[in-house]
Amino acid sequence: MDSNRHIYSCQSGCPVESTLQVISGKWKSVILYHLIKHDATHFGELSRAIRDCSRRMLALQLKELERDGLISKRQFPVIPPKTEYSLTSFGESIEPVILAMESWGNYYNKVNVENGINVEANQ
Amino acid sequence: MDSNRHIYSCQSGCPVESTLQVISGKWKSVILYHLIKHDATHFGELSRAIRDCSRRMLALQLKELERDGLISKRQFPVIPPKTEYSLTSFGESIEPVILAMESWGNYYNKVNVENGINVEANQ
DNA sequence: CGGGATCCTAACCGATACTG
DNA sequence: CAGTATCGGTTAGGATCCCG
Repeated sequence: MDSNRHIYSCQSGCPVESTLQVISGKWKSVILYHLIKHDATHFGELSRAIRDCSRRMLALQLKELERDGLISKRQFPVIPPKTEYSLTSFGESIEPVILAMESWGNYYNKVNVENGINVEANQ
Repeated sequence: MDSNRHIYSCQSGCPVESTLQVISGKWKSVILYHLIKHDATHFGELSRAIRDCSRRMLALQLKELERDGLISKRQFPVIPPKTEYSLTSFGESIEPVILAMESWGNYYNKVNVENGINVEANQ
């Protein structure tokens, strides 16, 4: 296990810490977002959709999301191999959080654009 | 600048990445949560409320939240010194995200309790 | 009380190479 | 295509001390 070794002890059961325990991985919410929007369900698609996430990190985060029961994986024994990731019903329960993030992010981007700050890739 | 040096490039302006740019610091959403709930507004109160966050990290995250315009600080020139943190109106706009996290965290805790998993501090 | 400065280690995480 | 393994630099972040 490489990342997210239960950083949050959830003293007094703070609900926000509990949530972070599951989605605080660097790319997890972005992955969930793409799964929600069905922009991407295959490993390669996700990788292309989230350019700044290395394939290694993508694999790790997917594994942890699967371990935590938020997503499930289906493998097709074909050549070339194919894999399909999707939200479990438990994973779907977290949609409101991700959609709230989407919504605020759009607002934030708009504010930045109005202030002349470039929102696009800053490469 | 110590953490969160714009990790996310926001390629194609992915709104979730934009949000993460602001709240992905390890304790930021927890801090915001406590400020929203007014559990704590002083440095010491926040420190006591978020036990697992060191004072150093707390100071750092507060600074970044202030830099990003989500919170503001008022200093009272008294002995002993007193500081009051509060959400800016911009900071208030992110409440839905934090409250969604709270709500899902409560659900998640409940599920864990039902499965006999201890949610409380695992010190 | 509310922080800042330093030191230092564990961990994150990218690059590269390899496999079925 | 969909990953895993290993290496190694970078950084997050704790511990400690200090100061107004």
